[in-house]
Order: sequence, then C-alpha cells, then structure tokens
Amino acid sequence: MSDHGSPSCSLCLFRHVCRDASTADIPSNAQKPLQPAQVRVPAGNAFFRQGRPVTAVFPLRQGSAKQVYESPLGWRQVTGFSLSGDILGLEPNEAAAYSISAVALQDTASCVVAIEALRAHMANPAFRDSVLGVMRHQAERERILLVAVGSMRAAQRLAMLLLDLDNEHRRRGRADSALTLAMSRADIASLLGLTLETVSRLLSRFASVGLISVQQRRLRLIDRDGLAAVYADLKPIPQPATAAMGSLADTGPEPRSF
Amino acid sequence: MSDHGSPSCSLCLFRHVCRDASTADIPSNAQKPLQPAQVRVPAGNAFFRQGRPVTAVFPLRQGSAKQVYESPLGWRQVTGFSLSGDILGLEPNEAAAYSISAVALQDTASCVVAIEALRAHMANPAFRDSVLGVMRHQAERERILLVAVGSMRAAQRLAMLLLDLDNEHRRRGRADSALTLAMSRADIASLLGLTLETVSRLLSRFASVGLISVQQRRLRLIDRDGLAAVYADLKPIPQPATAAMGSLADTGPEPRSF
DNA sequence: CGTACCATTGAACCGAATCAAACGGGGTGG
DNA sequence: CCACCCCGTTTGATTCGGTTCAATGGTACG
Repeated sequence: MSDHGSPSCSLCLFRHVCRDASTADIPSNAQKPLQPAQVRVPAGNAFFRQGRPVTAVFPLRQGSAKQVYESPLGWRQVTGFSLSGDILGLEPNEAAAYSISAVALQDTASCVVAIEALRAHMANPAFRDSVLGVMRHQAERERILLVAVGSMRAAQRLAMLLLDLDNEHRRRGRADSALTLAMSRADIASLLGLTLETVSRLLSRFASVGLISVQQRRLRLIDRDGLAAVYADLKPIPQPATAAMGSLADTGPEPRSF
Repeated sequence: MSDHGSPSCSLCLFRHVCRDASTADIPSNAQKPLQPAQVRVPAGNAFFRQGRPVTAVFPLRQGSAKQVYESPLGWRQVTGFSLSGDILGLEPNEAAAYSISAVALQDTASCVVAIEALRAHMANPAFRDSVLGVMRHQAERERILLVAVGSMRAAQRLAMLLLDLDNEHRRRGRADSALTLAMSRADIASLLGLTLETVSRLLSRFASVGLISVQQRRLRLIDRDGLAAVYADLKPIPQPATAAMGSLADTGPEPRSF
C-alpha cells in the first residue's frame, strides 16, 4: 500500500531499506526490506506519549506534528515541530521509553516501523550511521533552542523559527516562499518561551516592516536576509508606533551571557 | 597511581571496570580492566573543545567543570555543571566530535579514558547500559533546563539549581548543608538564562527570607522545603523593599505556556 | 599594600507578560 | 443560504520582572 514515489518518501530516512526501494546500494548484510504498516492520526491526537514504552517509530508521510515535553512538576513545553518525511519517536541512547510525546497538528498519515525492525536494520552500518546522524542533529537543534530561549530576544527567536521552517519547506521541494503554518500561535509561543500575544504581535511587526506577509496561518517570507539580520540581532526592529526606517545595523551587538 | 578508594571513584561510572576493581560482578566477556591515565587541568582551561574529534572521556576526580555550548552565531551558553565523579565528554549517539566544550572551574584532576577503551568495554552489557543510562539522564537534564529557561521565572530557576547542586553534593557523601560554589555568578546566570546581577539579587533575597545563607561563594541551604516551594512557584518570594511575611502560598499557579 | 576580579546594591529603563476586548474565519444548525 | 457560535488570532492598555547602567564593596593574589 505504500507508494514509494510519494514526495515524503523521497526524503525518508528509511527509503533505502524500505520495500521495493529503487536504490540498491544496500550492503550484503542487509535485512529483508521494511514493509511498514501505516496509521492515520487525527489532528490533536498523540502518536505516542512520554513515558510509555517505545514500540515503534513513525515516519511521517503527510501532515505535521509537535513534540511536547512534560516536566516532573507538570510544566509543558513544545520542544519541536516535525514535517512530513521526519521520523517521530526516534529515541537516542536506546531509551526504553519515549522521552517526549508527539501530537499531530493536523490529520496525519504515517508509517509504523516496529522498534525491533529498526534495531535489526541498525546492523547495516550505513543505515545505522544515518539514523545516528539524525539523532545527533535533533540533539543539536534542541541545544540551539536552549541557547535561543536562554539568551536571545523575542524577535530573534521568532525569526529563527521562521527561517528554519522555511528551510525545511524548501528542502522538501517547492521553492515558493508561501508556507502554511500547521501549528497555533500558542504552540509557537511555547516552543520559543513566549506568550501567544507576543508571537502574534511580532508577526504583525515583521509584516509591517516588509519582512513577511501574514494572514492567519498563511505566511510568506519576503525578505529572508532581513529576517536573518533580525535573527543575528543586527537590526533592532522598529517599534509598532515609532517608524524608524533607514538606518541598518548601527550597533555591533556582542552576544550577551556567559 | 589511581587510588581506587578515593571518594570520587566510589561513584564513578567506571568503577566496576577500572583497575583492581573490588567488585567482581563483571560478566565473562569483560575486557581487561581500564588503567586510565590522569591529567590535571588548571582552572579556566578546557578539557576539550566543541567540534574537536572525540579522543577520550574524562572521569572527574577532583574539582568541577562547566559545559559550554557555542551556537553557530557565536552565542555562548553554559549548559551544565559537573562535579567530581561525573564523566566529561560522554557524547550520545556515537558522535565523532564533542558537541560542547568542557572548562575547568577550578584546578582539577581527572582520569583519561581513551574512546577506544570505552568502546571496547561497551561490549559488556551491564556497563553499556549504565553508560547509556547516564547519557539519557543528561539529556533529560538538559530538557528540564530548557523548560525551566523557557517558562519559569528567575527565582524558580535559581531555586531549582540550588536544590540540584545540593542533591549532587549530598549524593557524594557529606550530609552538611554547606556547599561552596565553584562557578561564578556569571556562569550561573548563563546557565539559567539570566544576568549575573539578577542571580546576585536573588541570592540575597533568598538569604533575607531565610531560605539560605550566602557569603560570596560560601552557601548554605537552610530551608529546603521553602526552596522547593519556590521552585514549584508556590511562593511568590517577597520583594526586597516590601517585607510581606506570614502568608504562605495563596494562589494555585497553573503552569503557563503550551 | 595595592591591584584586579568578582560580587553586591541601587536607580532607571525596557521588553515581554498580563489583562481585556474586539475581530475573523470555519463550522454547524436552522 | 444565512445566522450564529466557537475558537484562534489580533490589537490595545497597563503592569511587572528582569535588564541595563553605574557605583560601591569585598576577597584573593601578587
């Protein structure tokens, strides 16, 4: 039932070991190809929940999801978003339980790869390396988020997210600058350690300065370099009331903290 | 040269596979015991630097260290502190390069376990599990930090750190409530996403309310439950000027964000 | 004894949170 | 088809926590 030509498969981590894979660069010790089951997870439902035993990983075929971490004291925070082609449930260090929950942001379809099958395929060195690489990349991302939340101002954090989302969007094919946010303002706020009002305000501000255009969840990046400048804190982003336009980057910012 | 009875060894991850280990519960497939070299790293110097190839891990014998992450844009942030008995340089997911730098907070002495030796011993299932467990624990810690920095107020974060430091201190033997901070206010501030002034002010405030006593880096926890209450945000901590004393916990706080 | 660094404390400012209200869009039921 | 409602979003006014700038104080070290 899995259409291997689908766009989400072309970037899938498992594409080389999946059923009837076109590429044949699998070493001699390759396992029998995966024949993943599939599931549909409606918007708002969880793929899996933090603390539950790891039973499978979920390559996202359509839709998107958020990762949510719930701390011992009950504080919840979104720790990341996943788009189609990403793998949900990959736990570093062979954890036996999911360290976070994954919740669908919209109606989604995903493959289901049993954890035993994954482990079996990990014997394949090339595949293993790519999986470990993905895990490392995720850890790196989380660390970048930590620094962002810990020592950057609100506008920077949001610019970072927008650029990141745009990158992922472009990595997945279409080169147009239009992207539709699957997540709510509250989700974005949680990820960035802000309030939803602040996120909304900043988006409006970005739009008013011509960096982007927003209408509800329809978003378009207009000035990527400008956003990058905001991210790097080169531009102080004019206040809504005072329209200070013209001077670009006056002060070398010198990273604070540490 | 390694005195196995030293206090820092008794909690060391490697104690069971280290030279002349007293406990003999090593399975049949055990490698030859470790005979780690040792190094001294003066205060302010690095054990290793982010991005450099992983050559060894460093079980801390004496002293303490901070982990520092430097983001692509040049923002630096302390991501954790390590005390004697901890292992520096354990990289999850078999990374080939250190993902952070480790810097000595004071003059330190540590073992040096070559990464090949570590890998060889990882064949021992029990040892392997304990190492992976430590890695998972570290990841968990970092996530807690992320949530703290992303959605808790300054006093909560600091209370969290103090309780954590105290826990580690007690796990290492002495039951007295006196601990000496090896890190500067700036380091603490960086870890918690604050400024050093705020950290200093909060410590004074904690002291004035009788939660702790501080004198420079000499610290003593007086009211652990009180600190825990601050951590859980049950108590709003009176402002320095207005001395509101008596009322404990009036509002159920309801975690924000998400 | 002097110097350098770290820590404390104060005053003013600013950014983001909070409280509150209005708006918009998408769905349902009349 | 339209009216209505619900939920997410936008926008405004105000408050407040934490930063920033600045000056003082303490401790260790040469």
